[in-house]
Amino acid sequence: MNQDAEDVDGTDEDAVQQAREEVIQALERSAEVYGLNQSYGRLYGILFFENEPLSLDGLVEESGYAKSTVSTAMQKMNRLHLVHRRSVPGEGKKVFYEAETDFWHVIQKFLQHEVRREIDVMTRALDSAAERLEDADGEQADAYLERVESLRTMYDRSERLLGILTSSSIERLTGLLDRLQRD
Amino acid sequence: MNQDAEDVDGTDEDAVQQAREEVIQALERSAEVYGLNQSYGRLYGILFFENEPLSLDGLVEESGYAKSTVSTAMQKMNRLHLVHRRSVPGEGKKVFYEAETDFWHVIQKFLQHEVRREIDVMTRALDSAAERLEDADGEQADAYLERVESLRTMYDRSERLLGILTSSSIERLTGLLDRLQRD
DNA sequence: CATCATATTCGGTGTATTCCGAATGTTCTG
DNA sequence: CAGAACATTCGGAATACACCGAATATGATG
Repeated sequence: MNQDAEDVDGTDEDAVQQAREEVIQALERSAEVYGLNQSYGRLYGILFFENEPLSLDGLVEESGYAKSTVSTAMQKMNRLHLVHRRSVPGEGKKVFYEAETDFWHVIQKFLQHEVRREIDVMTRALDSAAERLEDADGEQADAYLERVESLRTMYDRSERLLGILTSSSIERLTGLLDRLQRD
Repeated sequence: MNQDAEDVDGTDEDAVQQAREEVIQALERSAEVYGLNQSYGRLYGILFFENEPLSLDGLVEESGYAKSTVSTAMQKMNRLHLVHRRSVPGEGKKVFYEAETDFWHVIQKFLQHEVRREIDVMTRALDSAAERLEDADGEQADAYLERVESLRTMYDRSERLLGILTSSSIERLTGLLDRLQRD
């Protein structure tokens, strides 16, 4: 195929955008695996391929979603630490977003916020339930107490594990786990 | 407070059921944290406090949900390895369920099915995109390729980590991580 | 402090999900 | 193989959610 420079550029441009779209679609699917909306995957993907922070209007333009949709989606992704808000000097109050590319960091934040809270709530419930059951008599009470305590033990372990996971870099962890595997 | 045996029994029974209900409600909340429906938390909780496998009708009776609701919920929880189906000898084809109490096992199964598939799909997309981008020219193509490769690197690391996590018992992992922390 | 640019929130609409009761399958048993 | 005892699937109603466009709030700037 002989094509002049102009034609080649056009073809390449298509291929480049197709490659980008392919990855973005995979990200849409991944988002759903982890219980997030498809649209989050796309918005994240758009940011991922951008080399500078992108404004809300930029995201609206590239995604085709309404501004209100993008605004709320970015708020939620920001809470999940999947994206960061940045202010750009000289651009007034305009907000810019960039993608967090370190997924381990995202997971750590999820662990130390959502999971931590879940563990706290459950732990309080288990303590309270155990107290009631200790005061009560009967085999039912004993049987329930045993279960509650075993769950309590499990949550205690989880809590310790959580502490370790949220305070170690991924390099340290993978290094350690590699050693583990070789044992 | 002087109460005779009858009264004390009644009060204890109340307290015992209240303790159980308290934990079940915490489980309902936990289910929602991890993107599952409240009803799953309750059904799981009912099983958790049962000392023998419980039939579908038993779950219907204890939960108050319709049988169809319980049936589909249990199928889904079974897929997630949160509960197990058991057949009880002499009970014909009746299905019985019991709760899986080892949460690490549940997580491992999730990793080796859902996450593994997610990684595979993404990896294929990244390979295909990289191929297209290598064939193309221009700074856009170069910039995109760099991002695609970095994501690819991240997924490669995740894949190795996944292999380690899905093949180690929680005891081994916590033991190792405890050592890590002391370093 | 008024105006402009921008982000957020609100109310409505269409779509997906949850749950129900009824209908249908499926498997064991006489 | 007929019927009983189940589980599963189906269709529909109520509810929750995503998305939109319009209205409102917030912050920057002259």
